[in-house]
Amino acid sequence: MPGVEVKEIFSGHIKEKGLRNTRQREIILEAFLSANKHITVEDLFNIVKKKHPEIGYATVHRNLKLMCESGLAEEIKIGTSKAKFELKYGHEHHDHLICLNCGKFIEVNDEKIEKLQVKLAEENDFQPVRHKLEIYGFCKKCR
Amino acid sequence: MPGVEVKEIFSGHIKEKGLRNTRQREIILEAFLSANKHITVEDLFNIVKKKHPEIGYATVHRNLKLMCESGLAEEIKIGTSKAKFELKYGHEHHDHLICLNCGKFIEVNDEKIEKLQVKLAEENDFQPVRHKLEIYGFCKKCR
DNA sequence: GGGTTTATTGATAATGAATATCATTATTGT
DNA sequence: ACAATAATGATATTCATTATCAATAAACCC
Ligand SMILES: [Mn+2]
Ligand SMILES: [Mn+2]
Ligand SMILES: [Zn+2]
Ligand SMILES: [Zn+2]
Repeated sequence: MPGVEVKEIFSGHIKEKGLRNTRQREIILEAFLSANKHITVEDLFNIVKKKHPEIGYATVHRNLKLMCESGLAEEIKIGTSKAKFELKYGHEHHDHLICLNCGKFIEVNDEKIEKLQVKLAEENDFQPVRHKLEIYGFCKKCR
Repeated sequence: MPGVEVKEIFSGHIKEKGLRNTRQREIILEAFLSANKHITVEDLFNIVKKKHPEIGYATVHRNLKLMCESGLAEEIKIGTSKAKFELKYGHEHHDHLICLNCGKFIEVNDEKIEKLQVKLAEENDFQPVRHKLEIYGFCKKCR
Protein backbone atom coordinates (compact mmCIF):
# COMPACT_ATOMS: atom_id res chain seq x y z
CA MET A 1 0.00 0.00 0.00
CA PRO A 2 2.39 2.72 -1.06
CA GLY A 3 1.30 6.21 -0.21
CA VAL A 4 -1.23 5.31 2.45
CA GLU A 5 0.55 7.38 5.02
CA VAL A 6 0.85 10.27 2.63
CA LYS A 7 -2.85 10.14 1.92
CA GLU A 8 -3.66 10.23 5.59
CA ILE A 9 -1.44 13.22 6.11
CA PHE A 10 -3.07 15.06 3.23
CA SER A 11 -6.50 14.14 4.47
CA GLY A 12 -5.58 15.29 7.95
CA HIS A 13 -4.26 18.59 6.71
CA ILE A 14 -7.50 19.14 4.83
CA LYS A 15 -9.60 18.53 7.90
CA GLU A 16 -7.44 20.77 10.05
CA LYS A 17 -7.91 23.63 7.66
CA GLY A 18 -11.65 23.14 7.45
CA LEU A 19 -11.41 22.01 3.84
CA ARG A 20 -13.15 19.02 2.29
CA ASN A 21 -12.04 15.73 0.88
CA THR A 22 -13.20 15.18 -2.65
CA ARG A 23 -13.06 12.49 -5.27
CA GLN A 24 -10.85 14.77 -7.40
CA ARG A 25 -8.34 15.32 -4.61
CA GLU A 26 -7.99 11.58 -4.13
CA ILE A 27 -7.51 10.96 -7.83
CA ILE A 28 -5.04 13.78 -8.27
CA LEU A 29 -3.00 12.82 -5.21
CA GLU A 30 -2.82 9.19 -6.31
CA ALA A 31 -1.76 10.17 -9.79
CA PHE A 32 0.90 12.43 -8.31
CA LEU A 33 2.23 9.66 -6.09
CA SER A 34 2.40 7.21 -8.99
CA ALA A 35 3.99 9.65 -11.40
CA ASN A 36 7.55 10.74 -11.84
CA LYS A 37 8.94 13.29 -9.56
CA HIS A 38 9.52 16.70 -11.14
CA ILE A 39 6.16 16.77 -12.82
CA THR A 40 4.44 19.88 -14.14
CA VAL A 41 0.78 20.78 -13.68
CA GLU A 42 0.24 20.06 -17.34
CA ASP A 43 1.92 16.65 -17.13
CA LEU A 44 -0.19 15.63 -14.19
CA PHE A 45 -3.31 17.02 -15.81
CA ASN A 46 -2.67 14.90 -18.90
CA ILE A 47 -2.19 11.77 -16.81
CA VAL A 48 -5.35 12.40 -14.83
CA LYS A 49 -7.28 13.23 -17.95
CA LYS A 50 -6.84 9.72 -19.39
CA LYS A 51 -9.04 8.08 -16.80
CA HIS A 52 -10.90 11.14 -15.63
CA PRO A 53 -11.49 13.52 -18.52
CA GLU A 54 -13.99 15.48 -16.49
CA ILE A 55 -11.33 16.80 -14.12
CA GLY A 56 -10.14 20.26 -15.08
CA TYR A 57 -6.71 21.81 -15.31
CA ALA A 58 -7.51 24.36 -12.62
CA THR A 59 -8.37 21.62 -10.17
CA VAL A 60 -5.08 19.85 -10.76
CA HIS A 61 -3.26 23.12 -10.32
CA ARG A 62 -5.10 24.02 -7.14
CA ASN A 63 -4.50 20.64 -5.61
CA LEU A 64 -0.81 20.61 -6.38
CA LYS A 65 -0.61 23.96 -4.64
CA LEU A 66 -2.55 22.54 -1.73
CA MET A 67 -0.16 19.61 -1.50
CA CYS A 68 2.66 22.13 -1.24
CA GLU A 69 0.89 24.00 1.53
CA SER A 70 0.40 20.77 3.42
CA GLY A 71 4.10 20.06 3.16
CA LEU A 72 3.65 16.96 1.03
CA ALA A 73 4.96 18.43 -2.17
CA GLU A 74 7.41 21.07 -3.19
CA GLU A 75 7.36 23.44 -6.12
CA ILE A 76 10.54 23.86 -8.13
CA LYS A 77 11.00 26.76 -10.46
CA ILE A 78 13.80 26.68 -12.97
CA GLY A 79 14.24 29.71 -15.16
CA THR A 80 11.08 30.63 -17.00
CA SER A 81 9.85 27.14 -17.73
CA LYS A 82 6.80 25.65 -16.09
CA ALA A 83 7.02 24.92 -12.40
CA LYS A 84 7.70 21.33 -11.45
CA PHE A 85 6.38 19.58 -8.38
CA GLU A 86 8.05 16.84 -6.44
CA LEU A 87 7.00 14.72 -3.51
CA LYS A 88 8.62 16.09 -0.41
CA TYR A 89 7.25 13.73 2.20
CA GLY A 90 9.63 10.88 2.92
CA HIS A 91 12.43 12.54 0.99
CA GLU A 92 15.36 14.25 2.57
CA HIS A 93 16.19 17.80 1.57
CA HIS A 94 18.25 17.85 -1.56
CA ASP A 95 19.48 20.13 -4.28
CA HIS A 96 19.62 19.61 -8.03
CA LEU A 97 22.13 19.18 -10.79
CA ILE A 98 20.36 20.18 -13.98
CA CYS A 99 21.56 19.16 -17.42
CA LEU A 100 21.61 22.07 -19.86
CA ASN A 101 21.20 19.68 -22.76
CA CYS A 102 18.63 17.03 -21.84
CA GLY A 103 17.05 18.63 -18.80
CA LYS A 104 17.85 15.72 -16.52
CA PHE A 105 17.51 16.39 -12.81
CA ILE A 106 19.99 14.73 -10.48
CA GLU A 107 19.20 14.97 -6.81
CA VAL A 108 22.15 15.57 -4.55
CA ASN A 109 22.94 16.43 -1.01
CA ASP A 110 26.10 17.56 0.68
CA GLU A 111 26.09 18.05 4.42
CA LYS A 112 29.22 20.18 4.34
CA ILE A 113 27.65 22.60 1.90
CA GLU A 114 24.47 22.71 3.94
CA LYS A 115 26.38 23.60 7.10
CA LEU A 116 28.54 26.17 5.37
CA GLN A 117 25.43 27.86 4.07
CA VAL A 118 24.10 28.29 7.57
CA LYS A 119 27.45 29.63 8.69
CA LEU A 120 27.61 32.00 5.74
CA ALA A 121 24.18 33.36 6.53
CA GLU A 122 24.98 33.88 10.17
CA GLU A 123 28.20 35.68 9.34
CA ASN A 124 26.01 38.18 7.51
CA ASP A 125 23.54 38.67 10.36
CA PHE A 126 21.04 36.76 8.31
CA GLN A 127 18.63 34.17 9.62
CA PRO A 128 18.34 31.45 6.99
CA VAL A 129 14.97 29.80 6.41
CA ARG A 130 15.36 27.90 3.15
CA HIS A 131 17.63 27.86 0.19
CA LYS A 132 17.93 26.86 -3.41
CA LEU A 133 21.07 25.43 -4.91
CA GLU A 134 21.02 24.51 -8.56
CA ILE A 135 24.09 23.49 -10.47
CA TYR A 136 23.69 23.67 -14.23
CA GLY A 137 25.96 21.76 -16.57
CA PHE A 138 26.16 18.53 -18.53
CA CYS A 139 25.25 15.08 -17.36
CA LYS A 140 27.26 11.96 -18.13
CA LYS A 141 25.40 11.29 -21.37
CA CYS A 142 25.46 14.85 -22.64
CA ARG A 143 28.92 16.05 -21.86
CA MET B 1 35.32 58.57 -15.68
CA PRO B 2 33.55 55.62 -14.20
CA GLY B 3 32.31 53.10 -16.67
CA VAL B 4 34.53 54.13 -19.56
CA GLU B 5 36.00 50.68 -19.81
CA VAL B 6 32.60 49.07 -19.62
CA LYS B 7 31.34 51.27 -22.42
CA GLU B 8 34.25 50.31 -24.60
CA ILE B 9 33.64 46.65 -23.99
CA PHE B 10 29.99 47.01 -24.86
CA SER B 11 30.82 49.01 -27.95
CA GLY B 12 33.39 46.42 -28.97
CA HIS B 13 30.95 43.58 -28.51
CA ILE B 14 28.46 45.40 -30.69
CA LYS B 15 30.96 45.87 -33.50
CA GLU B 16 32.10 42.27 -33.32
CA LYS B 17 28.57 41.05 -33.77
CA GLY B 18 27.90 43.38 -36.68
CA LEU B 19 25.45 45.39 -34.62
CA ARG B 20 25.23 49.16 -34.39
CA ASN B 21 25.92 51.71 -31.72
CA THR B 22 22.97 53.96 -31.10
CA ARG B 23 22.10 56.95 -29.01
CA GLN B 24 19.63 54.79 -27.08
CA ARG B 25 22.19 52.14 -26.26
CA GLU B 26 24.53 54.76 -24.85
CA ILE B 27 21.80 56.33 -22.75
CA ILE B 28 20.51 53.02 -21.44
CA LEU B 29 23.97 51.70 -20.61
CA GLU B 30 24.88 54.87 -18.75
CA ALA B 31 21.65 54.78 -16.80
CA PHE B 32 22.30 51.16 -15.93
CA LEU B 33 25.82 51.91 -14.72
CA SER B 34 24.61 54.78 -12.56
CA ALA B 35 21.67 52.90 -11.10
CA ASN B 36 21.45 50.45 -8.28
CA LYS B 37 22.37 46.91 -8.89
CA HIS B 38 19.47 44.47 -8.97
CA ILE B 39 17.36 46.67 -11.17
CA THR B 40 14.37 45.51 -13.20
CA VAL B 41 13.58 46.45 -16.78
CA GLU B 42 10.76 48.59 -15.53
CA ASP B 43 12.96 50.38 -12.98
CA LEU B 44 15.54 51.22 -15.60
CA PHE B 45 12.87 52.22 -18.08
CA ASN B 46 11.44 54.67 -15.56
CA ILE B 47 14.84 56.19 -14.90
CA VAL B 48 15.60 56.54 -18.58
CA LYS B 49 12.15 57.97 -19.26
CA LYS B 50 12.77 61.02 -17.07
CA LYS B 51 15.35 62.52 -19.39
CA HIS B 52 14.45 60.60 -22.50
CA PRO B 53 10.71 60.03 -22.68
CA GLU B 54 10.98 59.01 -26.31
CA ILE B 55 12.84 55.79 -25.47
CA GLY B 56 10.56 52.78 -25.31
CA TYR B 57 10.26 49.93 -22.84
CA ALA B 58 11.11 47.36 -25.48
CA THR B 59 14.37 49.11 -26.24
CA VAL B 60 15.40 49.11 -22.59
CA HIS B 61 14.49 45.44 -22.37
CA ARG B 62 16.38 44.51 -25.52
CA ASN B 63 19.47 46.36 -24.47
CA LEU B 64 19.56 44.81 -21.01
CA LYS B 65 19.40 41.46 -22.73
CA LEU B 66 22.19 42.52 -25.03
CA MET B 67 24.30 43.58 -22.06
CA CYS B 68 23.82 40.09 -20.68
CA GLU B 69 24.89 38.51 -23.95
CA SER B 70 27.98 40.65 -23.98
CA GLY B 71 28.84 39.48 -20.50
CA LEU B 72 28.49 42.92 -18.93
CA ALA B 73 25.30 42.20 -17.06
CA GLU B 74 23.61 39.26 -15.50
CA GLU B 75 19.95 38.42 -15.20
CA ILE B 76 18.67 37.20 -11.87
CA LYS B 77 15.36 35.47 -11.60
CA ILE B 78 13.79 35.02 -8.21
CA GLY B 79 10.53 33.14 -8.07
CA THR B 80 7.94 34.57 -10.41
CA SER B 81 8.70 38.21 -9.85
CA LYS B 82 10.30 40.42 -12.46
CA ALA B 83 13.83 39.61 -13.49
CA LYS B 84 16.54 41.79 -12.04
CA PHE B 85 19.74 42.76 -13.75
CA GLU B 86 23.08 43.45 -12.18
CA LEU B 87 26.41 44.62 -13.48
CA LYS B 88 28.68 41.64 -13.85
CA TYR B 89 31.77 43.28 -15.20
CA GLY B 90 34.26 44.10 -12.46
CA HIS B 91 32.35 42.08 -9.92
CA GLU B 92 33.40 38.70 -8.68
CA HIS B 93 30.96 35.82 -8.78
CA HIS B 94 28.67 35.89 -5.82
CA ASP B 95 25.49 34.42 -4.49
CA HIS B 96 22.58 36.08 -2.70
CA LEU B 97 20.94 36.13 0.66
CA ILE B 98 17.40 37.32 0.07
CA CYS B 99 15.20 38.75 2.82
CA LEU B 100 11.71 37.26 2.82
CA ASN B 101 10.36 40.39 4.45
CA CYS B 102 11.94 43.43 2.83
CA GLY B 103 13.42 41.87 -0.29
CA LYS B 104 16.94 42.99 0.52
CA PHE B 105 19.71 41.32 -1.47
CA ILE B 106 22.97 40.61 0.29
CA GLU B 107 25.83 39.53 -1.92
CA VAL B 108 28.01 36.81 -0.50
CA ASN B 109 30.74 34.50 -1.56
CA ASP B 110 32.23 31.45 0.07
CA GLU B 111 35.17 29.76 -1.56
CA LYS B 112 34.66 26.56 0.38
CA ILE B 113 31.10 26.24 -0.85
CA GLU B 114 32.18 26.99 -4.40
CA LYS B 115 34.79 24.25 -4.32
CA LEU B 116 32.46 21.74 -2.70
CA GLN B 117 29.95 22.38 -5.44
CA VAL B 118 32.45 21.45 -8.09
CA LYS B 119 33.38 18.35 -6.15
CA LEU B 120 29.74 17.41 -5.69
CA ALA B 121 29.09 17.73 -9.39
CA GLU B 122 32.08 15.65 -10.32
CA GLU B 123 31.11 12.93 -7.91
CA ASN B 124 27.90 12.65 -9.91
CA ASP B 125 29.61 12.50 -13.31
CA PHE B 126 28.32 15.96 -13.94
CA GLN B 127 30.23 18.75 -15.60
CA PRO B 128 29.29 22.00 -13.87
CA VAL B 129 28.95 25.17 -15.92
CA ARG B 130 27.19 27.62 -13.65
CA HIS B 131 25.14 27.59 -10.52
CA LYS B 132 22.65 29.48 -8.50
CA LEU B 133 22.66 29.61 -4.74
CA GLU B 134 20.00 31.64 -3.02
CA ILE B 135 19.46 31.62 0.70
CA TYR B 136 16.11 32.99 1.79
CA GLY B 137 15.49 34.20 5.31
CA PHE B 138 15.46 37.37 7.37
CA CYS B 139 17.98 40.16 7.37
CA LYS B 140 19.24 41.94 10.47
CA LYS B 141 16.48 44.53 10.38
CA CYS B 142 13.67 42.11 9.70
CA ARG B 143 14.40 39.19 11.92
C1' DG C 1 28.31 64.37 -49.02
C1' DG C 2 24.84 61.16 -51.19
C1' DG C 3 23.05 56.64 -51.61
C1' DT C 4 22.26 51.89 -50.11
C1' DT C 5 21.77 48.36 -46.85
C1' DT C 6 19.87 46.66 -42.95
C1' DA C 7 20.06 46.91 -37.78
C1' DT C 8 17.33 49.40 -34.46
C1' DT C 9 13.61 51.59 -32.59
C1' DG C 10 8.99 52.29 -30.47
C1' DA C 11 4.31 51.21 -30.28
C1' DT C 12 1.68 47.54 -29.93
C1' DA C 13 0.37 42.71 -30.20
C1' DA C 14 1.19 38.04 -28.99
C1' DT C 15 2.59 34.59 -25.87
C1' DG C 16 2.42 31.61 -22.01
C1' DA C 17 2.23 30.38 -17.29
C1' DA C 18 -0.13 31.30 -13.20
C1' DT C 19 -4.07 32.68 -11.01
C1' DA C 20 -8.83 34.69 -10.53
C1' DT C 21 -13.78 34.48 -11.41
C1' DC C 22 -18.21 32.58 -10.94
C1' DA C 23 -22.19 29.73 -11.64
C1' DT C 24 -22.88 25.05 -10.52
C1' DT C 25 -22.04 20.96 -7.85
C1' DA C 26 -20.84 18.28 -3.91
C1' DT C 27 -19.30 17.65 0.86
C1' DT C 28 -19.77 18.20 5.73
C1' DG C 29 -22.02 18.84 10.19
C1' DT C 30 -26.47 19.00 12.20
C1' DA D 1 -32.62 15.56 4.52
C1' DC D 2 -31.14 20.31 5.03
C1' DA D 3 -28.33 24.29 5.18
C1' DA D 4 -23.92 26.20 4.75
C1' DT D 5 -20.14 26.67 2.13
C1' DA D 6 -15.96 24.55 0.01
C1' DA D 7 -14.70 22.67 -4.47
C1' DT D 8 -15.05 22.20 -9.17
C1' DG D 9 -14.52 23.22 -14.18
C1' DA D 10 -14.83 26.29 -17.88
C1' DT D 11 -13.26 30.38 -18.91
C1' DA D 12 -11.28 34.97 -18.29
C1' DT D 13 -7.69 37.75 -16.47
C1' DT D 14 -3.19 39.03 -15.17
C1' DC D 15 1.46 39.94 -15.81
C1' DA D 16 6.10 39.50 -17.40
C1' DT D 17 8.36 38.55 -21.41
C1' DT D 18 9.03 38.36 -26.16
C1' DA D 19 7.57 39.00 -31.09
C1' DT D 20 5.94 41.96 -34.89
C1' DC D 21 6.41 45.54 -38.15
C1' DA D 22 6.51 50.01 -40.28
C1' DA D 23 9.46 53.85 -39.70
C1' DT D 24 13.99 55.42 -38.63
C1' DA D 25 18.81 55.80 -38.58
C1' DA D 26 23.65 53.72 -38.24
C1' DA D 27 27.43 52.08 -41.08
C1' DC D 28 29.70 51.34 -45.10
C1' DC D 29 30.80 52.31 -49.99
C1' DC D 30 31.40 55.43 -53.69
MN1 LIG E 1 20.66 22.24 0.09
MN1 LIG F 1 28.33 30.59 -5.87
ZN1 LIG G 1 21.86 15.52 -20.03
ZN1 LIG H 1 14.85 42.39 5.42
